[in-house]
Amino acid sequence: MSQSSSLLTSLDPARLRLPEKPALEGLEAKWVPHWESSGVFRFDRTRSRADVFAIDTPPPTVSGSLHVGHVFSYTHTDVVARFHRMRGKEVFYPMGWDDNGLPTERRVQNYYGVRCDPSLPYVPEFVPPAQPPKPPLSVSRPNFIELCARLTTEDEKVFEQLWKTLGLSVDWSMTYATISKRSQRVSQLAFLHLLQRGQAYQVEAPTLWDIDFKTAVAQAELEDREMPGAYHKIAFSLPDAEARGLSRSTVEIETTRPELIPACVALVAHPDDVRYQPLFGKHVLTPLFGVRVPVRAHTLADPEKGSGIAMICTFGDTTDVTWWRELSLPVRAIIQADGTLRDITWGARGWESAQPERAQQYYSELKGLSAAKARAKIVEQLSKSGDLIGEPRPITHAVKFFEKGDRPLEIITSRQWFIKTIELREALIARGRELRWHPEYMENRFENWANGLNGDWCISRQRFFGVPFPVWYPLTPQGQVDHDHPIAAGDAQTPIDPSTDVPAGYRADQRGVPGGFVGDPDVMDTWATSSMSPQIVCGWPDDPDLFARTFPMDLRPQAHDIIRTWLFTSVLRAHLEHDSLPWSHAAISGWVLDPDRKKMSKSKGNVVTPLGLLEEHGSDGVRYWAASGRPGTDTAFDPAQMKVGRRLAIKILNASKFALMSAEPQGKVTAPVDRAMLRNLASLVAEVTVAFEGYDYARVLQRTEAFFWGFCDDYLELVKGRRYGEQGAEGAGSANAALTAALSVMLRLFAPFLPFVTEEVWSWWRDGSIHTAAWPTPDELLSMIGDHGEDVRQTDERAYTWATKVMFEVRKQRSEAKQPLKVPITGVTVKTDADSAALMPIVEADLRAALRVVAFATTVGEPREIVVVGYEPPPSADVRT
RNA sequence: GGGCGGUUAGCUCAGUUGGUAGAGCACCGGCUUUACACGCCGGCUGUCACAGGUUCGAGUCCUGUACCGCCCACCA
Repeated sequence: MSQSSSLLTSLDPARLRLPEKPALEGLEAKWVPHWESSGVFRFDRTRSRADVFAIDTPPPTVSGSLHVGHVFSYTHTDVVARFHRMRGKEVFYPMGWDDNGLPTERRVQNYYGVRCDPSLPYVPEFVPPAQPPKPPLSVSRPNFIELCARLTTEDEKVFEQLWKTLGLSVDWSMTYATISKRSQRVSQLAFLHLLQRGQAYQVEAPTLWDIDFKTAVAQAELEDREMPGAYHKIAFSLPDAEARGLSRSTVEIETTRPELIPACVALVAHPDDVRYQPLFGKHVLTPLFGVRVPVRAHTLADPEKGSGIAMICTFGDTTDVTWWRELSLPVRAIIQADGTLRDITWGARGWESAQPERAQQYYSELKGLSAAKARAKIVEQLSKSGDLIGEPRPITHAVKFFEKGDRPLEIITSRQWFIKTIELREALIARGRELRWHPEYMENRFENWANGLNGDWCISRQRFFGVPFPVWYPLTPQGQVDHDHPIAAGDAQTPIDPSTDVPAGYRADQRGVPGGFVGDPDVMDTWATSSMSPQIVCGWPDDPDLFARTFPMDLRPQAHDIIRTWLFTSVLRAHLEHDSLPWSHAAISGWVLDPDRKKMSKSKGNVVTPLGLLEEHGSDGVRYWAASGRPGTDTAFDPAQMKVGRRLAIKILNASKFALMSAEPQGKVTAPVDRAMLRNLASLVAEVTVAFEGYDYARVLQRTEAFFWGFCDDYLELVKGRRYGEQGAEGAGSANAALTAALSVMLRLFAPFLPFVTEEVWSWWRDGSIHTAAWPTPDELLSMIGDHGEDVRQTDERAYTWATKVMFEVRKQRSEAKQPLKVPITGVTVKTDADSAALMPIVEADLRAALRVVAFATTVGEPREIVVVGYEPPPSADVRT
């Protein structure tokens, strides 16, 4: 006998333990420790790759608290994990914490009242102040990193507790952190490989820059925000010599950033624009500063926009960078790393001016100001000088921000590390198509993003709490940093911190001295490490045995907002390092929306704490709500659905108690309605298994739930009397066997969604965890029914359907007659067609018991009707037809 | 400007190859029924966004439009 069929039949009365009054309360506290100690979710690493289902779980950012959106999407993954586990897969399901990066730095700064000052020496045994001091205390980089590690460890404990209470079937012995030594090693090693293969490079170039965090950021981390601004119409003058033969002496441009006039290097118009064609090759003088700049032609200039001719500055936006590069223009940068205007000596090389003293005078009022303040000042100056034409015209326009930043991005020239991405565009798009997306349409976002890439991936960040670049640079005898000859760490050396570790061939006392070395001061973009999460969890490269059993993984679950970051970069890294996809499937979760149909904000999400929800509705209730959200679909935050889920769980407790409580022995399934019910259940199993394989867990839950309520409302009522022995031992035996089998199957169908209540019920009558029991198959049900011909199957089915129809009609009439159920019905007359009438003998006894009908009188004829004759006592008048 | 998704009952949503519109919640009425009052039975509720088209037949397929949401691009 197979394992699965034994799941149906072995009901040992001596083993049975039914509670008096089953309840959901306390199930989380009971089962979480039990699962932990019994190791049901522990990964068995002796299983082969074909037997493993490996999940690349998103490591939540440890910089605050988990919110209801996390509960939502992590439940989806857990449901899928549990399905595959029950199907016999060894599920590889580690959890990670993303404690690396800016959010953690910010939280640590606020929590302890500290700031990182990399110039300070490490203080051993450092103890942070009890209260955050003002102004903040400066600490060394190693001390700062210690504080980050300390706080994230605390947060991670709280996170883990919540996940356990939610019932995630994670193997907690495999938890990782993105800032751990192992993650750093993987990250650095992968970087070194890129460097060795020439796929990572360093260059000094204009870079997207956040002036508050004072770091470079990547294209993927940008977002647009609508900001008020204004068009300023500004006149550039043509020197007399240049104006000769022209009908004009000035050129008017429009700009939203007049403070960048000192950084202007050219004007540009479309080559076909007849208005400006005469000017191409000529020069103009910038207002106030009198710098001679060329007028150039470029197809990116839009004749429709503004006056049709634009000022190119170094650098106002990414278009400026394009123009600057393609037109080979000089650099005249004025914005510093902190966003203020730097000091400039007008008249010096590169800053030649027709009137240097005048330029210096104007500029002296601008230097040191932020861009916004400088803008106000220069508008004043332009207005006075007469170079501003008319009033500024207010507009609202989209401005690029770092997604975590507070002020608009600037573009600043700096030395940064890049990973070559652009040249891989087509290969990556092919990878995106190779990946199985759930839902499929999410693939568009990947392709869309790949097609929109306009530069390689900048991975260096001028921050502290992150994975350092494993490189040093030689210092020349003159003490200059020689960036062109980086000294890479050896593979075996990783993880290293170049600020404390010493490169091969050097001594520690050569750090920072001429002829010595310095460490690369930067850390990697957090995505540069997160994109290696499959390699981190699968043991690359130190545990080749584990790696062979888990990689490429099966599933990446994640939300759609990080397709362009986490998903894209993970595909990129696996492509570069392993020439493969990192996983075969991507399951994309939607967001949780508040009742206003907006994305549930963190503030709102934190008002409703996940733990509070779990306590109020039970973990199963909350999971029910989450699992009803289809893949990729945004779902409303809806406590009413959690209540429904809770009710379902309670119903399962009570129905299970009923199904198991009979003292009658089980027999063979011989009653037609029993067979019909089991066949219907077998069809359900077939249907939902296919749905689950396609990641449509919401359908599985919905269809299973619908079947279960029908089972309770109709089938249980129909067989109640029979299973108590009213029709003899054979009928009772059939009902009991069918009830037990159906319960076993339904519990297993519900188990991925409602792990607590199903485990509880399972424990009443069975050994072992339901979560490692086999996923049901149609065959295990069909084989216990036995093989009957098509005619019998149809008769069974029609008998069951007919019985439910009669129940419905009689219940309706009883309800309309307002008769209590305890009052017996004296008789029911049934007039119907010959086929249905022939079914009455099969189901009549069950119906009499279920409906409390003394007798049915069945005739063949028209009109078809089912009529309650009367009730007793007291007898009442006939009720309508 | 390009792309993707959505629009079905008061609300949240199903509706698998085209075949008489569904569920839950809410609401109304009834019922203590030895699994469950955290329950049970019953009832009410629709121009399937709009306009065309294909078809014997369209919520479902095609074309277009409107609105909502998201992604990307543009940013002088």
